[in-house]
Amino acid sequence: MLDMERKLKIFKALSNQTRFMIFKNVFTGGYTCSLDKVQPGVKVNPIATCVSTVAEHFNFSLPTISAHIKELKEANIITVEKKGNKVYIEPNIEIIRELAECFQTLVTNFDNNRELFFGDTLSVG
Amino acid sequence: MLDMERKLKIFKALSNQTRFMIFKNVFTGGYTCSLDKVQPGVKVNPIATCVSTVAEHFNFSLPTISAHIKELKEANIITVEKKGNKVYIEPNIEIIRELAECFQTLVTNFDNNRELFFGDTLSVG
DNA sequence: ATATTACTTAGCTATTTAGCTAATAAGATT
DNA sequence: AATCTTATTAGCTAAATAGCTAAGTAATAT
Repeated sequence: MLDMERKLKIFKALSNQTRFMIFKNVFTGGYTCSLDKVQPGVKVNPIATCVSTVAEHFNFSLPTISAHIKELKEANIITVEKKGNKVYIEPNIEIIRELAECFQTLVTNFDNNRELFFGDTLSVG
Repeated sequence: MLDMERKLKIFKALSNQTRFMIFKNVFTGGYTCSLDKVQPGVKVNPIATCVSTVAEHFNFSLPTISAHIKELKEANIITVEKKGNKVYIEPNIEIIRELAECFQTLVTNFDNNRELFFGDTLSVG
Protein backbone atom coordinates (compact mmCIF):
# COMPACT_ATOMS: atom_id res chain seq x y z
CA MET A 1 0.00 0.00 0.00
CA LEU A 2 1.09 3.53 -0.68
CA ASP A 3 1.79 5.30 2.58
CA MET A 4 1.15 8.99 3.00
CA GLU A 5 4.70 10.03 2.23
CA ARG A 6 4.65 8.21 -1.11
CA LYS A 7 1.30 9.71 -1.98
CA LEU A 8 2.52 13.20 -1.13
CA LYS A 9 5.52 12.69 -3.40
CA ILE A 10 3.33 11.48 -6.25
CA PHE A 11 0.90 14.39 -5.91
CA LYS A 12 3.76 16.84 -5.72
CA ALA A 13 5.38 15.32 -8.77
CA LEU A 14 2.15 15.61 -10.73
CA SER A 15 1.25 19.08 -9.48
CA ASN A 16 3.62 20.88 -11.80
CA GLN A 17 2.46 21.39 -15.38
CA THR A 18 5.81 20.59 -16.94
CA ARG A 19 6.16 17.37 -14.98
CA PHE A 20 2.56 16.44 -15.67
CA MET A 21 3.20 16.86 -19.40
CA ILE A 22 6.41 14.87 -19.21
CA PHE A 23 4.54 12.13 -17.42
CA LYS A 24 1.81 12.21 -20.04
CA ASN A 25 4.46 12.14 -22.74
CA VAL A 26 6.21 9.17 -21.18
CA PHE A 27 2.94 7.40 -20.51
CA THR A 28 1.49 7.76 -23.96
CA GLY A 29 4.64 8.14 -25.97
CA GLY A 30 5.75 4.56 -26.17
CA TYR A 31 7.82 2.01 -24.40
CA THR A 32 10.85 1.64 -26.55
CA CYS A 33 12.79 0.51 -23.54
CA SER A 34 10.49 -2.47 -23.14
CA LEU A 35 10.35 -3.03 -26.86
CA ASP A 36 14.11 -3.17 -27.06
CA LYS A 37 14.05 -6.15 -24.75
CA VAL A 38 11.30 -7.96 -26.60
CA GLN A 39 11.91 -7.06 -30.21
CA PRO A 40 15.25 -5.38 -30.62
CA GLY A 41 15.32 -3.01 -33.53
CA VAL A 42 11.60 -2.36 -33.55
CA LYS A 43 10.92 1.30 -32.97
CA VAL A 44 7.47 2.59 -32.21
CA ASN A 45 6.57 5.98 -30.87
CA PRO A 46 10.10 6.84 -29.94
CA ILE A 47 8.84 10.03 -28.37
CA ALA A 48 9.55 9.44 -24.75
CA THR A 49 12.46 7.08 -24.78
CA CYS A 50 15.19 9.18 -23.26
CA VAL A 51 15.79 12.45 -21.51
CA SER A 52 16.90 14.51 -24.49
CA THR A 53 14.11 13.15 -26.67
CA VAL A 54 11.58 14.17 -24.05
CA ALA A 55 13.29 17.55 -23.78
CA GLU A 56 12.81 18.18 -27.50
CA HIS A 57 9.09 18.49 -26.87
CA PHE A 58 9.49 21.29 -24.37
CA ASN A 59 10.81 24.80 -24.47
CA PHE A 60 12.95 24.21 -21.43
CA SER A 61 16.60 23.43 -21.08
CA LEU A 62 17.84 19.87 -20.84
CA PRO A 63 18.95 20.25 -17.20
CA THR A 64 15.47 21.48 -16.30
CA ILE A 65 13.83 18.48 -17.95
CA SER A 66 16.41 16.19 -16.41
CA ALA A 67 15.60 17.53 -12.95
CA HIS A 68 11.87 17.04 -13.53
CA ILE A 69 12.43 13.49 -14.67
CA LYS A 70 14.47 12.90 -11.54
CA GLU A 71 11.57 14.08 -9.43
CA LEU A 72 9.12 11.85 -11.30
CA LYS A 73 11.51 8.98 -10.72
CA GLU A 74 11.83 9.74 -7.01
CA ALA A 75 8.05 9.80 -6.79
CA ASN A 76 8.29 6.31 -8.30
CA ILE A 77 5.80 6.95 -11.08
CA ILE A 78 8.37 6.40 -13.78
CA THR A 79 11.37 4.12 -13.94
CA VAL A 80 14.64 4.93 -15.64
CA GLU A 81 17.27 2.61 -16.97
CA LYS A 82 20.65 3.70 -18.20
CA LYS A 83 21.76 1.89 -21.33
CA GLY A 84 25.08 3.11 -22.62
CA ASN A 85 24.78 6.78 -23.22
CA LYS A 86 21.07 7.08 -22.79
CA VAL A 87 18.57 6.98 -19.98
CA TYR A 88 15.43 5.13 -21.03
CA ILE A 89 12.22 6.07 -19.33
CA GLU A 90 9.09 4.05 -18.70
CA PRO A 91 5.90 4.73 -16.79
CA ASN A 92 5.59 2.73 -13.58
CA ILE A 93 2.17 1.31 -14.24
CA GLU A 94 1.98 -0.60 -10.96
CA ILE A 95 2.13 2.58 -8.91
CA ILE A 96 -0.58 4.16 -11.02
CA ARG A 97 -2.63 1.04 -10.57
CA GLU A 98 -2.19 1.31 -6.80
CA LEU A 99 -3.18 4.95 -6.87
CA ALA A 100 -6.28 4.13 -8.89
CA GLU A 101 -7.16 1.50 -6.29
CA CYS A 102 -6.64 3.96 -3.44
CA PHE A 103 -9.06 6.44 -4.93
CA GLN A 104 -11.52 3.72 -5.80
CA THR A 105 -11.41 2.41 -2.23
CA LEU A 106 -11.98 5.90 -0.89
CA VAL A 107 -15.04 6.34 -3.07
CA THR A 108 -16.42 2.89 -2.37
CA ASN A 109 -15.97 3.24 1.37
CA PHE A 110 -17.66 6.60 1.26
CA ASP A 111 -20.62 5.16 -0.60
CA ASN A 112 -20.88 2.19 1.75
CA ASN A 113 -20.69 4.34 4.85
CA ARG A 114 -23.31 6.66 3.48
CA GLU A 115 -25.60 3.77 2.74
CA LEU A 116 -25.02 2.27 6.18
CA PHE A 117 -25.72 5.54 7.90
CA PHE A 118 -28.51 7.01 5.88
CA GLY A 119 -29.98 3.84 4.50
CA ASP A 120 -30.04 5.30 1.04
CA THR A 121 -27.97 4.68 -2.05
CA LEU A 122 -26.29 6.96 -4.50
CA SER A 123 -28.87 6.29 -7.17
CA VAL A 124 -31.49 7.79 -4.90
CA GLY A 125 -31.23 11.52 -5.37
CA MET B 1 -14.12 15.29 -17.42
CA LEU B 2 -11.35 16.84 -15.39
CA ASP B 3 -9.13 18.92 -17.62
CA MET B 4 -5.43 19.26 -16.97
CA GLU B 5 -5.74 22.50 -15.06
CA ARG B 6 -8.21 20.99 -12.62
CA LYS B 7 -6.05 17.95 -12.14
CA LEU B 8 -2.99 20.09 -11.49
CA LYS B 9 -4.91 22.01 -8.84
CA ILE B 10 -6.06 18.81 -7.18
CA PHE B 11 -2.56 17.33 -7.14
CA LYS B 12 -1.12 20.55 -5.81
CA ALA B 13 -3.76 20.73 -3.12
CA LEU B 14 -2.99 17.18 -2.02
CA SER B 15 0.78 17.51 -2.26
CA ASN B 16 1.14 19.34 1.02
CA GLN B 17 1.10 17.23 4.17
CA THR B 18 -1.05 19.63 6.17
CA ARG B 19 -3.64 19.88 3.41
CA PHE B 20 -3.55 16.15 2.86
CA MET B 21 -4.28 15.60 6.56
CA ILE B 22 -7.04 18.20 6.54
CA PHE B 23 -8.56 16.46 3.55
CA LYS B 24 -8.32 13.12 5.32
CA ASN B 25 -9.86 14.67 8.40
CA VAL B 26 -12.73 16.14 6.44
CA PHE B 27 -13.20 12.96 4.46
CA THR B 28 -13.30 10.59 7.40
CA GLY B 29 -14.48 12.96 10.09
CA GLY B 30 -18.15 13.15 9.32
CA TYR B 31 -20.64 15.12 7.36
CA THR B 32 -22.45 17.10 9.95
CA CYS B 33 -23.36 19.65 7.32
CA SER B 34 -25.32 17.04 5.40
CA LEU B 35 -26.74 15.55 8.55
CA ASP B 36 -28.04 18.92 9.63
CA LYS B 37 -30.19 18.98 6.53
CA VAL B 38 -31.48 15.46 6.96
CA GLN B 39 -31.73 15.06 10.68
CA PRO B 40 -31.31 18.36 12.46
CA GLY B 41 -29.86 18.02 15.90
CA VAL B 42 -28.14 14.72 15.22
CA LYS B 43 -24.43 15.11 15.70
CA VAL B 44 -21.99 12.42 14.62
CA ASN B 45 -18.25 12.69 14.32
CA PRO B 46 -18.20 16.43 14.70
CA ILE B 47 -14.49 16.40 13.97
CA ALA B 48 -14.37 18.12 10.65
CA THR B 49 -17.43 20.26 10.61
CA CYS B 50 -15.97 23.71 10.53
CA VAL B 51 -12.73 25.56 10.15
CA SER B 52 -11.88 26.06 13.81
CA THR B 53 -12.83 22.49 14.66
CA VAL B 54 -10.48 21.24 11.99
CA ALA B 55 -7.82 23.61 13.26
CA GLU B 56 -8.01 22.11 16.76
CA HIS B 57 -6.46 18.97 15.34
CA PHE B 58 -3.37 20.74 14.08
CA ASN B 59 -0.55 22.68 15.65
CA PHE B 60 -0.98 25.51 13.18
CA SER B 61 -2.72 28.81 13.52
CA LEU B 62 -6.32 29.25 12.44
CA PRO B 63 -5.41 31.53 9.51
CA THR B 64 -3.00 28.89 8.24
CA ILE B 65 -5.68 26.20 8.38
CA SER B 66 -8.19 28.59 6.85
CA ALA B 67 -5.86 29.26 3.92
CA HIS B 68 -5.32 25.53 3.39
CA ILE B 69 -9.03 24.90 3.42
CA LYS B 70 -9.44 27.66 0.86
CA GLU B 71 -6.96 25.92 -1.41
CA LEU B 72 -8.71 22.58 -1.02
CA LYS B 73 -11.94 24.35 -1.88
CA GLU B 74 -10.42 26.00 -4.94
CA ALA B 75 -9.17 22.63 -6.06
CA ASN B 76 -12.81 21.59 -5.75
CA ILE B 77 -12.15 18.53 -3.60
CA ILE B 78 -14.11 19.92 -0.69
CA THR B 79 -17.16 22.13 -0.56
CA VAL B 80 -17.83 24.75 2.05
CA GLU B 81 -21.10 26.24 3.15
CA LYS B 82 -21.44 29.21 5.46
CA LYS B 83 -24.25 28.82 7.97
CA GLY B 84 -24.47 31.70 10.35
CA ASN B 85 -21.15 32.04 12.02
CA LYS B 86 -19.60 28.83 10.85
CA VAL B 87 -18.23 27.42 7.67
CA TYR B 88 -19.22 23.80 7.23
CA ILE B 89 -16.96 21.60 5.21
CA GLU B 90 -17.70 18.49 3.20
CA PRO B 91 -15.64 16.30 0.90
CA ASN B 92 -16.59 16.63 -2.75
CA ILE B 93 -17.04 12.96 -3.43
CA GLU B 94 -17.93 13.44 -7.10
CA ILE B 95 -14.54 14.92 -7.91
CA ILE B 96 -12.78 12.09 -6.12
CA ARG B 97 -14.92 9.66 -8.07
CA GLU B 98 -13.88 11.35 -11.31
CA LEU B 99 -10.25 11.21 -10.31
CA ALA B 100 -10.56 7.53 -9.49
CA GLU B 101 -12.07 6.98 -12.92
CA CYS B 102 -9.26 8.92 -14.62
CA PHE B 103 -6.61 6.76 -13.04
CA GLN B 104 -8.58 3.61 -13.72
CA THR B 105 -8.95 4.58 -17.38
CA LEU B 106 -5.24 5.25 -17.62
CA VAL B 107 -4.44 1.82 -16.24
CA THR B 108 -7.03 0.05 -18.35
CA ASN B 109 -5.92 1.74 -21.54
CA PHE B 110 -2.34 0.88 -20.76
CA ASP B 111 -3.22 -2.76 -20.27
CA ASN B 112 -5.34 -2.87 -23.43
CA ASN B 113 -2.67 -1.22 -25.54
CA ARG B 114 -0.09 -3.56 -24.21
CA GLU B 115 -2.23 -6.55 -25.02
CA LEU B 116 -2.97 -5.21 -28.49
CA PHE B 117 0.66 -4.57 -29.23
CA PHE B 118 2.38 -7.49 -27.62
CA GLY B 119 -0.46 -9.95 -27.75
CA ASP B 120 0.03 -10.86 -24.13
CA THR B 121 -1.89 -10.10 -20.98
CA LEU B 122 -0.84 -8.90 -17.60
CA SER B 123 -1.37 -12.30 -16.05
CA VAL B 124 1.32 -13.68 -18.33
CA GLY B 125 4.60 -12.87 -16.59
C1' DA C 1 -24.97 47.91 22.91
C1' DT C 2 -21.22 45.23 23.86
C1' DA C 3 -18.61 41.25 23.90
C1' DT C 4 -17.58 36.86 22.02
C1' DT C 5 -17.06 33.50 18.43
C1' DA C 6 -15.77 32.14 13.82
C1' DC C 7 -13.46 33.19 10.09
C1' DT C 8 -10.77 35.96 6.55
C1' DT C 9 -7.50 39.43 4.98
C1' DA C 10 -3.18 41.87 5.12
C1' DG C 11 1.40 41.98 5.62
C1' DC C 12 5.48 39.88 6.95
C1' DT C 13 9.58 36.16 6.76
C1' DA C 14 12.00 31.85 5.77
C1' DT C 15 12.08 28.17 2.71
C1' DT C 16 11.24 25.78 -1.46
C1' DT C 17 10.67 25.64 -6.32
C1' DA C 18 11.43 26.16 -11.21
C1' DG C 19 13.89 28.00 -14.37
C1' DC C 20 18.65 29.29 -16.32
C1' DT C 21 23.94 28.76 -17.78
C1' DA C 22 28.33 26.73 -17.18
C1' DA C 23 30.93 22.92 -15.97
C1' DT C 24 31.54 17.97 -15.45
C1' DA C 25 31.09 12.86 -16.40
C1' DA C 26 30.73 9.04 -19.11
C1' DG C 27 29.68 6.59 -23.40
C1' DA C 28 29.91 6.43 -28.42
C1' DT C 29 32.00 7.63 -32.69
C1' DT C 30 35.63 8.83 -35.72
C1' DA D 1 43.25 10.02 -28.96
C1' DA D 2 40.02 13.37 -29.93
C1' DT D 3 35.47 14.67 -30.43
C1' DC D 4 30.62 14.34 -30.09
C1' DT D 5 26.46 12.92 -27.63
C1' DT D 6 23.77 12.31 -23.49
C1' DA D 7 22.89 13.38 -19.12
C1' DT D 8 23.89 15.24 -14.45
C1' DT D 9 25.69 18.55 -11.04
C1' DA D 10 26.65 23.12 -9.26
C1' DG D 11 25.47 27.53 -8.53
C1' DC D 12 22.59 31.22 -9.43
C1' DT D 13 17.88 34.17 -9.42
C1' DA D 14 12.95 35.19 -9.38
C1' DA D 15 8.75 33.61 -7.84
C1' DA D 16 5.78 30.80 -5.10
C1' DT D 17 4.69 28.60 -0.74
C1' DA D 18 3.79 27.86 4.09
C1' DG D 19 4.00 29.51 8.19
C1' DC D 20 3.20 33.53 11.55
C1' DT D 21 0.75 37.80 14.05
C1' DA D 22 -2.32 41.55 13.94
C1' DA D 23 -6.27 43.59 12.25
C1' DG D 24 -10.83 43.37 10.21
C1' DT D 25 -15.71 41.44 9.33
C1' DA D 26 -19.84 39.37 10.42
C1' DA D 27 -22.90 36.64 13.10
C1' DT D 28 -24.21 35.23 17.91
C1' DA D 29 -24.78 35.71 22.68
C1' DT D 30 -25.05 38.51 26.84
